[in-house]
Amino acid sequence: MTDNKDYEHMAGIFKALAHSTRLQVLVKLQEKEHCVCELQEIIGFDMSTISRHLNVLKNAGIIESRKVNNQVFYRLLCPCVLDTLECVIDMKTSNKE
Amino acid sequence: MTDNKDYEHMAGIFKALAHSTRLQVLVKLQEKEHCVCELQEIIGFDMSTISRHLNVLKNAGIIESRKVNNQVFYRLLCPCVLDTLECVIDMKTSNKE
DNA sequence: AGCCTACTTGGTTATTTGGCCAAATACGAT
DNA sequence: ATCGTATTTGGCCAAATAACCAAGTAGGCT
Repeated sequence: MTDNKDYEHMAGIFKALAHSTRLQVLVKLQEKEHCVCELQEIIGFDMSTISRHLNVLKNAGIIESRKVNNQVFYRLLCPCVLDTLECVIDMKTSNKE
Repeated sequence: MTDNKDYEHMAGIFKALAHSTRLQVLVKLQEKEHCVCELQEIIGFDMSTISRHLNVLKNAGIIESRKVNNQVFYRLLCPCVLDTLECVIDMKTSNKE
């Protein structure tokens, strides 16, 4: 819990969470797995952009992908991420503006 | 839970958490409040750097400051941030490498 | 007033991030 | 083999981040 490498690792996960588009993706994936083009339609940036965001989440170990024909479906690995979101929301309502 | 502004706000908080030095600061503040120079000694960057990190955490609503003479003490506002850390650590041990 | 300590802020620089478009890749169907 | 759809990757660019040093501010103390 105190090695500098641990801090780097934890920071890396928070970094992955630190973008509104990626949070939107995670909320979507909470419901069920989605392929890239579905997420792209919902969220609306270029597909390459969505793909890169998904890759960031995957590298952080937060989501996983499986290929079905020529589509790639992503699913949430750790529901705990969403508890984190709850925590953040509580933080907001209890302490701010 | 779905307004784009909400996502931005949540992402902002994660952004504040997304740096190893700031995580180190938070762990220190968990124990008790600290002034800038104490944190600087423990962590070891330039004091101006530490001060800026503290400001990021403060702007995100995660910590608070109070002035005592010519020192500024920072303290943790939301212990829930540390639950978040726990969550991240669990994520690490259960799903990765 | 002048000095010291604690802290913050301005300026500079190097690196990272996130967007787009275009090109490459993967795979099924014709 | 070629075509079409889905996805990833490379290149480019603008903006944000994080570090440093130096200069500014704030509050005792002599």
